Amino acid sequence: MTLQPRNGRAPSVKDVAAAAGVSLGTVSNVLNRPAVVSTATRERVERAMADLGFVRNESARQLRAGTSRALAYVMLDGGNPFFHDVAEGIETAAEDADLSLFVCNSSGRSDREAKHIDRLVQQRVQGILITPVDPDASHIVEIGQRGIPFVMVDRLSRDGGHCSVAVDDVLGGRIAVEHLIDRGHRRVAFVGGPLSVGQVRERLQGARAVWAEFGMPAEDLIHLPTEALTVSEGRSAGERLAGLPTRRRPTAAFCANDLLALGLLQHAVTAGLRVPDDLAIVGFDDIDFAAAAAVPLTSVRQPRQELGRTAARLVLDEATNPDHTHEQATFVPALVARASTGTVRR
Amino acid sequence: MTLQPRNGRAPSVKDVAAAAGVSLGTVSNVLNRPAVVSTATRERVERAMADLGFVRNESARQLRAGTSRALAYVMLDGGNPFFHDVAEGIETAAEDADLSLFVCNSSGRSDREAKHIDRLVQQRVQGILITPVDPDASHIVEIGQRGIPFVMVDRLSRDGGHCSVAVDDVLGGRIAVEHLIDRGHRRVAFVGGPLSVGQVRERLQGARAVWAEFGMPAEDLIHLPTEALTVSEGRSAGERLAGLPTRRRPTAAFCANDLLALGLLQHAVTAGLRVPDDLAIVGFDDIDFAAAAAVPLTSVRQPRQELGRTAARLVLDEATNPDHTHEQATFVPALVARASTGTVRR
DNA sequence: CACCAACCTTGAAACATTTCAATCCCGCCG
DNA sequence: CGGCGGGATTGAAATGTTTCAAGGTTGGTG
Repeated sequence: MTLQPRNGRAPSVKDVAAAAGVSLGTVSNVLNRPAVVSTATRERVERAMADLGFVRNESARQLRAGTSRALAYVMLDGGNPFFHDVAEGIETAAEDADLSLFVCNSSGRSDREAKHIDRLVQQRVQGILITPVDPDASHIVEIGQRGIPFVMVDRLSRDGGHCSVAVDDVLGGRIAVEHLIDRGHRRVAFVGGPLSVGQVRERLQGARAVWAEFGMPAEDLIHLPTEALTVSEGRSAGERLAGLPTRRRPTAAFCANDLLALGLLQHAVTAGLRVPDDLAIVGFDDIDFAAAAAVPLTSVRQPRQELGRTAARLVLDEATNPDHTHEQATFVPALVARASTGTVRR
Repeated sequence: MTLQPRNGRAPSVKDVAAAAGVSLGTVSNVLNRPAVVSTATRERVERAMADLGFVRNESARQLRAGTSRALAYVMLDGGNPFFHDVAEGIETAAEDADLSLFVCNSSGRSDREAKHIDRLVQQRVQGILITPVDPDASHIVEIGQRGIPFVMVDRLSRDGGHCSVAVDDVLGGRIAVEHLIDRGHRRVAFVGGPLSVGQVRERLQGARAVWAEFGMPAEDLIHLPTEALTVSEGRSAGERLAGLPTRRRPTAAFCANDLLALGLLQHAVTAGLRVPDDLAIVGFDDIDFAAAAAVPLTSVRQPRQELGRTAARLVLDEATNPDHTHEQATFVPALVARASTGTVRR
């Protein structure tokens, strides 16, 4: 196929109509209701489109239609493979509905998030999925007020004012720490922060709850705060952990996510600690890199892709179903035991 | 700010004009040339916009303007953090130019890639950045023919028909293998595939070239092919490597990217091999997870963010500068030596 | 041969915004 | 007091697509 070199403007339906010797309406019919056009005409129009290199102008289509053919996902941290996997799940669902997916990354910055949302609203996307920096920020609340279909991902709605999809983070914290208690650990660190992040708060809450239920002294569950959920913060937590006096030093660490856990693992290995013998480690999310670590990481699995697919389903329901009611989809996290907590402590 | 509940349609400039008691044109002026409007009127209009919760309809703006305010990047593998870092770099440049960035992921599938491109052309994005599955595919070539500003990322143009940005992969292969030779290795595996991927081909080519230059027998540089550049393929390559007869077994492996290297590392550790003593490993890309591996990975660094920033600069130049000439920006890769190749072999 | 139905095609209106030439209004100068 | 200049505002046109009622053509039937 040889395309005409563009003399200036991209060809429009009007140009195609002229080239094929039919009216605008017919060209549009070929595009949108091919069955209604006679074969001969259709072929003539199609050839004209091919010759001219015609491409639908989506803005004009959208302007007329009043709505775009796109969903958007604003993720919290593009550097964390967890969110990529969620996005994958959303994308499969979007593909099935023949919608595009715009993926944005707030990098944990509220201002960037607001800017992205602004643009998305201007684009009139059909719905917005978001893992927010702060679910109560005004730019988040306004999405709902605007009547734009909207689902919160990896975070539950407090007031049911919108759909949300997440795993039970409290439960996740419970099973992680229960697993460590099972393995014989009696002094455990919780590595994670800042506590302004809801997920961190709830995972810690679950950890503390189960710790208390087993009758362990609260001071033996040590919180090592971090400033972010990153590998390098994990490493630095490792340093602080190594600096603790031996009597207080935990034999195991539960990290608020896998990136922290990987950082901690790296520090431990560098410092000559054996994992899991000297230090057992549990992560959260079960990203692929967790299983791929040199000492494969025990982690609390979230159904990442399914989280995404479900979120997309909900937002599409809100967009198309007049009887839509908001739904909080909660998934149950599962512990995936691997070598990093391998042995039972005597 | 209390938004009016949406009775149906989103408010348009017309509604704002009515509410503020001015004409359409004035509202538009407030939006686009605030200086030209008197303060009193401007404030009246701005209040009306706030009261109504008016948001510009980007489709209409774009239709009139003839062009969108967006760039797009179609990446090859969203699961590989390397591409995320490149996207970060592009995004910073896009932000500076006050453009949105659409990030798409072809997941290595040509059909998906074609579909994404199709949508992007329909959206009339200002430019397309792409790390293609196959640079010669027809849907890639057509982008240029259409006159859409277009830059190839992480892959050089053969014929100079468009801009491109990449590191010198042949050189990358050379320095990786030279490093291993330096460290005393005399039997080395190249892990990577498929060879249809240009990056793999060129890294292997560089490896072979330097191997020959050092006068090493060709059969001592063993190619272990993989079906993809993933962690699990790296693991499986590790199995095949372990299965080689001792006399032929390499003492070091150069992997076509870090994901393979991480997989190989994991297998090695599981199999009880010491890294680097029993097996030294070099990766490629220097993603953050390479440094974060339990045995930090020696890797060939690409300036990931800068690759992205440069690509964005080039595409913007093509979009705005009438005297634009295509440019092949080549960066020099650098070896980052870490523990995975730590010791000199006796 | 006339008429009808079925099937195709047409043309105009509508979508929300931007642009720009034209108009309006005001105060100031002669 | 008339005219002028200049800043502020207006209104109409234009962007490309879709929709839909209305019109046109064809072939077949009575």
